[in-house]
Amino acid sequence: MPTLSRKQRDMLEREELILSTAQTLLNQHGYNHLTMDRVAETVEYSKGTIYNHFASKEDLVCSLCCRLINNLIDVFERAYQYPGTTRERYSAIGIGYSLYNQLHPMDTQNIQTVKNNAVREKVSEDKLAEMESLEQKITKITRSIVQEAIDCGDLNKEHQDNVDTIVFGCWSMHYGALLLDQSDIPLQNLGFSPVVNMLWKNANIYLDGYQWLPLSTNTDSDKLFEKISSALFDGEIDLLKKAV
Amino acid sequence: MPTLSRKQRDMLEREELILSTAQTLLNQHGYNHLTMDRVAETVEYSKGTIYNHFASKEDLVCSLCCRLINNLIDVFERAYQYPGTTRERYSAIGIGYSLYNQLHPMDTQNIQTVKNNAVREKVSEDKLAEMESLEQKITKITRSIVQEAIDCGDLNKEHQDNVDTIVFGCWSMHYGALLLDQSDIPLQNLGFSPVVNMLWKNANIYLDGYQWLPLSTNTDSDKLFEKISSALFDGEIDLLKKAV
DNA sequence: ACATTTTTTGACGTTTCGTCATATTATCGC
DNA sequence: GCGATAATATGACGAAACGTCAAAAAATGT
Repeated sequence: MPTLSRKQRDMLEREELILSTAQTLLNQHGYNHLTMDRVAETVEYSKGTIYNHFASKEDLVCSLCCRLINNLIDVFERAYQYPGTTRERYSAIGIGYSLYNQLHPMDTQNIQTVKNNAVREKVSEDKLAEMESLEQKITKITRSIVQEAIDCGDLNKEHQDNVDTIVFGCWSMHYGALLLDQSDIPLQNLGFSPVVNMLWKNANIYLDGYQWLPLSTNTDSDKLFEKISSALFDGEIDLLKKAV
Repeated sequence: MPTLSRKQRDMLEREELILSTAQTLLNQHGYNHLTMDRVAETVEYSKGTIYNHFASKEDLVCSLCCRLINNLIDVFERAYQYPGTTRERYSAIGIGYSLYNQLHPMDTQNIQTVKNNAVREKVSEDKLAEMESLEQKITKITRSIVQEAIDCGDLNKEHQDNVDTIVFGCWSMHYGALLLDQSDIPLQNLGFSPVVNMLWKNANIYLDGYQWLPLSTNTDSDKLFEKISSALFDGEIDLLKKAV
């Protein structure tokens, strides 16, 4: 016996329909051309009904963002489960993030859009709280790998006070790199070679700096990238190859 | 004898008036409440005249962004001139960037806004080209310090192929960190301590990873932060203290 | 079968962008 | 100085999009 009435189930189903429709429109035409009228027309409900589900256009987009963060949480959890060293598992998170970003560039733009204050301003308190709690979930996964590294000696105990700093360091480096990659800035014109490779190299250098064992200088890091991505993200890699 | 006619000078003067007015309005009320009508009203010209100077609202905001990048170039050039080791000079850039960000948080939000594709879409080709050329100027400054480090032996010659990667690494780390700091994400709730400190620490670890001499492990890096910021950015520091 | 509550609808008011015909001002030859 | 012509400024206007709300439709209960 379901805990939700038929009505509530219908409601959820329609919410899902609206969300996936909005996602499609957003991916196809971008934020500017995503209009509530168009969403309403496409799902064949009136605008008023859409507004019964989402307080504003920004709220709708933020909801998409929450779905997206849930996808990322899946990726992060898979990386967490990887049967390797703590360093490999932490790296797996970065790889997963990079791959997800390449596979769903529009999702990353979407996040960027919602992080922007002009948009954020119009999102309801509830949605913001929902997103924050999802982000906390992600932080928790990454932090616990760092903690395990300290506990098992892969990372020196002296870094116990730096757990947050390490997590933040990797987060900001990845976030910044992939945002730059996504933001139409012609990085090649500025002289940069493909971003994911540089990011992988830099992330390794950074973790080497914290002396997180085993060091990338003692490892074939190109091979490790291959190994991790095929072990965890085979599906994603296939999709990527098809896209090219 | 001026190379510009009186008319052209008037034009430039008014453009400056529009820009500084728009900047004020933007800082006071945010992107959503910056309207072309309000700008026109405030500068006491008609909207049509504003549109003679800027092709769209986005173009206007992008122009503000260009002014802002010019400010950053000033900061970067001051750091470039710092009479210290290459490592110190490179660090000085990061410090200057952090300080500028703290002193002008709205400017950073502004950049973030313009980097967003939904906004970027509506900026004229010319303005985008202008911004790109300014960004190239910044890249050039940072890259040349890295190159000097290699030339003088502070950075091993084996990194000659990684100059871009190093520049990109620092850029993305700083960009990501300061964006996260600015984007209303409650970092404290997520467990993070103040951002600039973590960023300084992470940037040092990262550069240590590249074995850029002198290593931060052989230096009192807190003292170095003090030293550089008071030598180069005394004015900014004063303003910051006053703001608190 | 009818009354009442819930949900849906889309026309409407509002805001803001960007345009363009018209008005105003400046320039220039005489 | 003056009239003709070119350059510039103006703000009323049309269009697009958001979000609302009174009225219509559907669902529920008696």
